[in-house]
Amino acid sequence: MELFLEQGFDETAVVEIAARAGVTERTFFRYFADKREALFTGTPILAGAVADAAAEATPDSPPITVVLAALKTAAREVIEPRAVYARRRAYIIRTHPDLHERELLKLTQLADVLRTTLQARDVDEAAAAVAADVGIAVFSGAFYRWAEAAGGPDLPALIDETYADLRKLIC
Amino acid sequence: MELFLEQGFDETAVVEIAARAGVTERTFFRYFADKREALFTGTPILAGAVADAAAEATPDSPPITVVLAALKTAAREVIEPRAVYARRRAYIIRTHPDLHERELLKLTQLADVLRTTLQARDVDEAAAAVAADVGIAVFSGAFYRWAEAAGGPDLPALIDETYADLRKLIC
DNA sequence: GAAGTGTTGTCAGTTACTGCCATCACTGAG
DNA sequence: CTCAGTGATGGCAGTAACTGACAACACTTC
Repeated sequence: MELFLEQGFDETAVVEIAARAGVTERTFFRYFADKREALFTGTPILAGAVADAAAEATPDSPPITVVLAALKTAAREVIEPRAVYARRRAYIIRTHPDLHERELLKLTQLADVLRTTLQARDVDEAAAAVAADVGIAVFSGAFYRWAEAAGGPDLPALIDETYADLRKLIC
Repeated sequence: MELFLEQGFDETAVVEIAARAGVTERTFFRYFADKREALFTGTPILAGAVADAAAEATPDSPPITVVLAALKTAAREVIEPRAVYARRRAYIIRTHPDLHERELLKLTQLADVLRTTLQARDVDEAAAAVAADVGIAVFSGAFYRWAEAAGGPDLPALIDETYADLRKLIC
């Protein structure tokens, strides 16, 4: 992240990153599948938090409630505590199409985690898929607004707002 | 597409594609920004159809209606007529993470087109963003089901079904 | 017929990424 | 204490994606 912020993503070679970390290029690729992946080490942590929170939700709550609650919990526990880091990272990602692309993939993987968790809670497949997708759409919209405006509402609040917008639009 | 189907995406070098097209590798890269992009030449056509259909919708219809109608029109006009091609292409994309990634990017660009079109129709920014995102989520879910099951319902019908699922879940 | 314009080929170069093997620190069994 | 095994790293050679610069050529336009 230091190097990406200093000189941009394209302008920093993997050799440089490795050098600053005091290792070889070869070693870099043992830790990260590709150059972009270095910015996404936190994804499994977020996904884990989301899955845990969803699994522990009270039985029989509607799927969309489970999903949104899980995302808000994860936002509070893993994103907000690292707010500065998260915003810097979001800035880098937003300014480079390749990274944006990778983030989209990570978001769908997060949706997959949610879908699987819901199915384990006996939600039927179609409903689980829709709830997971809508949840992620709301989350990513909210996260975008949160990352833009430091000092504004916190992430869980923005998730609620975004979902309220959605309901207003559809119901 | 021929080569990708015959030997897989990773196993076909750009030189091979160029050779089969009777052209040089350098020329390939003058037409496509990268290797993956060769599978997405249709995107601007789809985006154009969606934008046109959305722009021509009757004034004052609710944004989500505009979005879904535009997507159904585009589906009928540009996807269904090339159903065989579309399903082959979807198969290739679905089986390779890098291509899946690129497709996600194209879908968000489609959402951007919709958002912009809605804003040009005086829909406010937040509503336009949510409507576009929901529309694309519904569309991509429906398209996935459509691509899987040849001989099933047509794409516009699946879009309606998927949206109905969503309403059932949220309202 | 000349000058301009657009497309292609050629070539050299960079960089992301991979496979293979050697080295070395660390650990646990004897 | 020693030695075999294990895991992390470095070194190296190789492939393939992508880029920039220039030359060649066809095609239009005046």
